[in-house]
Amino acid sequence: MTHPGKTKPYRITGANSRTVRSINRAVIFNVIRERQPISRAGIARLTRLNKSTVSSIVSTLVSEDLIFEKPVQGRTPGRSAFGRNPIDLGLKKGTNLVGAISFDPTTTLLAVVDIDGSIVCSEEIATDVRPDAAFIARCADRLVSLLGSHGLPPFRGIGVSVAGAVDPARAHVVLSSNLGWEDVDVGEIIRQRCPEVPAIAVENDAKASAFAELWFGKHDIALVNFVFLSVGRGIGTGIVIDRRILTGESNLAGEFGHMVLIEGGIRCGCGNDGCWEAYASDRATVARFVGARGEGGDCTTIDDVIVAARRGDAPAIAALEETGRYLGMGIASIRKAVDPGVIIVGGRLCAAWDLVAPGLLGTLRAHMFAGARETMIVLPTSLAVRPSLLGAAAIVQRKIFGDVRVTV
Amino acid sequence: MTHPGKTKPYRITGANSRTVRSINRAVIFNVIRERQPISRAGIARLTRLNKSTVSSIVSTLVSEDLIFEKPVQGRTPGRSAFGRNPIDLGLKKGTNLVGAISFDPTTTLLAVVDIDGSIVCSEEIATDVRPDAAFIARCADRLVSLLGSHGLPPFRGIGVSVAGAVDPARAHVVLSSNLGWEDVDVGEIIRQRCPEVPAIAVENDAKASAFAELWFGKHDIALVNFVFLSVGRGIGTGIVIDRRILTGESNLAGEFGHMVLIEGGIRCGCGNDGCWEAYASDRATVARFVGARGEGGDCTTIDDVIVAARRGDAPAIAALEETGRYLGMGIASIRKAVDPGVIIVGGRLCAAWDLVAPGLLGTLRAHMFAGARETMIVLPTSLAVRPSLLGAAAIVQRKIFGDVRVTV
DNA sequence: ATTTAGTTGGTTGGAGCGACATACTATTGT
DNA sequence: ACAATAGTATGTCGCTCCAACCAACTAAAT
Repeated sequence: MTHPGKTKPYRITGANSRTVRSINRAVIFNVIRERQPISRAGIARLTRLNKSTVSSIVSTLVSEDLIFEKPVQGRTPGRSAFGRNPIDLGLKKGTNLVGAISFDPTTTLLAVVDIDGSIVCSEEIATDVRPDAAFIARCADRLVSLLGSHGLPPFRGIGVSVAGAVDPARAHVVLSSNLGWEDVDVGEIIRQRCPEVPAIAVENDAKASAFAELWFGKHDIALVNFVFLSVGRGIGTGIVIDRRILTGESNLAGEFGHMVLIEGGIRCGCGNDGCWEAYASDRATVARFVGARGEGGDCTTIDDVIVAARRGDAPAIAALEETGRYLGMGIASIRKAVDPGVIIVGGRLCAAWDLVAPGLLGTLRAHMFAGARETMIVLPTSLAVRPSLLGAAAIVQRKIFGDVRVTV
Repeated sequence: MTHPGKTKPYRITGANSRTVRSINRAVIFNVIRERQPISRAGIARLTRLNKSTVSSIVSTLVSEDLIFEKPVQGRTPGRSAFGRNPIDLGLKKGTNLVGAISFDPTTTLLAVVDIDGSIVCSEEIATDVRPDAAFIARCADRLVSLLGSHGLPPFRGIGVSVAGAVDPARAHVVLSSNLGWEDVDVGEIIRQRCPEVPAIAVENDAKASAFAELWFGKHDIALVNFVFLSVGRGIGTGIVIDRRILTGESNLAGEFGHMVLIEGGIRCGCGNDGCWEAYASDRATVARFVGARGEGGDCTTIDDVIVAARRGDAPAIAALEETGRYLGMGIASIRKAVDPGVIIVGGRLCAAWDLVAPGLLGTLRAHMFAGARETMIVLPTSLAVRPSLLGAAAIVQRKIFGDVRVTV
């Protein structure tokens, strides 16, 4: 593990005028996504790009059917009383659909997703991963038939999210202990099933969710450096730095769930002891609830615990509060590690945010530096559906609509 | 801590032809730094930039006295036997000097550093931070007089590194518990003392060290994603992602030293319990050694422990081995967090690397994922002098010779 | 020794692209 | 009429890229 071995080859790339174009195109597209409706003039003000540059790029985006124009009629409060009315720009819906698949040990979600992250139609099927290739192919088929039954235009791409280690470059699931997958060529299976779909992307669920939050989330704060914390059967995190997902050298960045929280603690499914997710995942919460309550009852999911807590069941409330405290402990470590401005928590647990948050924030505060000026905002997800489903859509959209990578 | 509060304002910036030039300039300058001597043709092959582009940028670098040309005379093994001889390019020494200051609780190092990271001359003074401003000013004066006494050209800039929370944008030390500083305007003090120096940069010691390793380190592997682990009185880490330092939202990324290693464990100087640095810092090692050996002896520094270990003293060896194991535990968390390709360890402890490494690597292996494909390389620093001193030089060089920042 | 071919390094001039500044038209309200 | 704002058209500038060219060197043939 020490001397021998190599790091990933480092591809040095210079920039040229096409680089500039793709950067500015991405900047403008992002601004439209986040601030729509917005006029050309508004974009120019915001980005400090020249009006003519904005016009030029906007016209290509319009010709590519990515955005639409809508002249403003009346006067809106924010604007001056004088002058020509702007032409508002917004994402053009209906013509650029992607398919999204979110695999999960119990239910797999399929959806047709529009360019703004809105769900056109969706389907939920019970996960049945034996054999894996057949199930993946079946999901692809259902997705395509979903298009047909609603009379929709063909997919621009299909995105997939899975809990576990994923290699996005190869659209390949390296290891998903949740699903029992090892070295499954998800991308290839879908490509064979849907040869007419031009783009396929696969990503880890938490990383994809983080990206969905960045693109489709509704927040009144700017998301630039943040961490998406996905609490479910396990705990996954997606780290976003300067609006880019942190992949790490082996695509394993953000495996905070298997960070040791308590040395020599509870045995985790990964084989080690004391992992964070052995204390704060939904399974841990359920186990704590069942343990405290003694046997009896048929509580098996986090939803059951939340329902019980809402009924006023003391052990259920205690279990959730305890989970909050464990979450706070782990989040404290995340803050020390990457100092994000925001932590966004996703998962069914968010339905009991009022019960979880106090313990979480209290523990977090207790783990602050003594004279700390740290500020960090902790929020539940703003996404209405399962974040990893929207994440699957977002990562393939990024692939289609222009990803920019600049190496210095 | 939840809803109220704001994240840092996000400055959207487009790109233009100057952006392209600065990117390519940085790419070429980096290639020369890392691969010197190298010819124009070699750079073009490596970067895939056009020969004429390379020529153009190289000529500006030459005219700015940053690099020099030296025609190759004989035939070198690697090259073909035919063809015109190349003109080798390399960093031009002697004309672009920077001053570097590395503050430390016991000894502060001052140095005149050349463009390639070589130390022209240096001085070591006992740290005496009461009052802080006077000491900083004295350091600046000594640095300048160092120039004069050696008949050297004026500084292009002065860089400073300090353990603690630093705001590089304001060249401001927010909090350094080691030195007992709080809100010290280091940059301003030096600027007033040396008004003729055009650039001043201040950075956290571990982050600066990481940067020094990136620019001046000699490794046979490519450093792109790595973490510099600075073990001293405390533990600091500098995270580098895609060759950029990860600063975090409040410049506090990489505070792994205050990550909780053992819940409810040893009290740390930061006020919390069980921090990693309470177990693996030099102070912790010394304390463990003194505790195991009983009183008597005057061991107060890590050097004493290492000397004792070299004499064959069993408690000293045990203390160092134990430190290695604790280091491994923390490094395991770093890997889970950001998945770096390489971890580089700096500090006096490296002198006992043979004693520390086995426990470190063993613990690290024990904390791997079960079916893991993770590869991570752990190495002691390749820098001959205190990394944070070279880091101070590197960060101000980055400021002078062109930092590129592209926001998408 | 001289010539010629072959190979590689580096430079030059022009084409093309893209952002930018400026001047222009269009549209609105007073 | 005038002021203010939105959007477009045109010319300039900076940069990379391409292709041709010059420069320097080796090897082999004459």
